[in-house]
Amino acid sequence: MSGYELAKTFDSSIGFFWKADHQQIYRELSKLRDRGHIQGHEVVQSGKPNKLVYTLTSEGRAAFRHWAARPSSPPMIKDDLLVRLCALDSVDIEPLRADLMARLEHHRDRYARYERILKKLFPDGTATSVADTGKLLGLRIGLRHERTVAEWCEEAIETLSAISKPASVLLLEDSRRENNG
Amino acid sequence: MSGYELAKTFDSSIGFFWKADHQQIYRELSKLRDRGHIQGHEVVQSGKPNKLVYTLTSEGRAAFRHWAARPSSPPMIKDDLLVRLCALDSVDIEPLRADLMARLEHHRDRYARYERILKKLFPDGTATSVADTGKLLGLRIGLRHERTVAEWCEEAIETLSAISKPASVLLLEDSRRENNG
DNA sequence: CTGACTTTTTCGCGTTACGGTAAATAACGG
DNA sequence: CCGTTATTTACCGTAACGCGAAAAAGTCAG
Repeated sequence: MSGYELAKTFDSSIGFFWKADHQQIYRELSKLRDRGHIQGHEVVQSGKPNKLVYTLTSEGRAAFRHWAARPSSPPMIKDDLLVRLCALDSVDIEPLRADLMARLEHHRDRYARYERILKKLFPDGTATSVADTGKLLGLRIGLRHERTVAEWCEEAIETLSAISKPASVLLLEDSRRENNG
Repeated sequence: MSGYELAKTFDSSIGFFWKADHQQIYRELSKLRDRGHIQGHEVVQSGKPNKLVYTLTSEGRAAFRHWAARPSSPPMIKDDLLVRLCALDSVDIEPLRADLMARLEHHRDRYARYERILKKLFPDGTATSVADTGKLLGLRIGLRHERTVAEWCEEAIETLSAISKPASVLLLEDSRRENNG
């Protein structure tokens, strides 16, 4: 692909777990070219300026295999939310609750998107090729993750709601429960 | 706290979702001091060199509240593993499988640690103060996350095992299943 | 032909967050 | 004096990225 094409298709492919604007992509392409991992070929176009289509070299493919074979450690989850929870008593609850509700929506949305992709690519839930197996596994952890975090968001929102209610409301609810139960 | 104390206690507190060595901590402390968010007071010690204990200023506390009230977006999960799964057919399976097994152990370990902390801090599973509520919620998402990822690791390892087995083994297992079932 | 717009690529500046190595203090014990 | 611990600082570098712009090449409407 050319840098321009990569920049356009990035968000809808690996964009789920990696962001890069066009400049970053061009920068990385230059680096890879300098290291001999990819090679650029100018492709003439009619009606548009020519483009520089990059292809993997054999060295590049080998380097990738080598990179992929090296042990990795799980990434840190650097989430502002966790910091705010650590210091919950020094924080305004309402904006935090709003944030959690936005996140809940976000994770539900992502879950739905992954489910749609899953049903489209793997209608019967199984992969046939090796490449598909990898994508299926990626989808599965995505689905699991979004579901988990969404569930936690619901729990957290409920918990925070209880905090932000004044004691009088809690008393009211208590007496109601007594009357009804 | 002083920078030295922070560096010592960092790993066992926020260290679960943030890493920082002593230099990084000193650097950040300097920045915060320059911005007036914290103030350093020299504390004389006997038997040791004096230390610079930093305390939050009222501006610092206000800045934190302000920061904590601003909407945040969920962090990206930049995980090498996902890249390798995306290109599973260009990757050696065995080291990947080994990596997954290491991860499985890591996440099980973390799960156990969180569980131990939970039982120690919240024996009955409920928090009394607002500060505790935040920590409990943090523990809960940690537990959920580790369990989810560990389960996924098991699934992925099994899936990859099926791939790396030659077809003859699969045939053998098929015929065994037929004879036994 | 000019001006606006798309496609494709590049440049130059800055920042944040880090890692590495070491050194400067200060106090202690032997 | 030397080695060790505690405490802080200095200096060097890097990877990854954002910002804002602009160059170059082509299209099309007015």
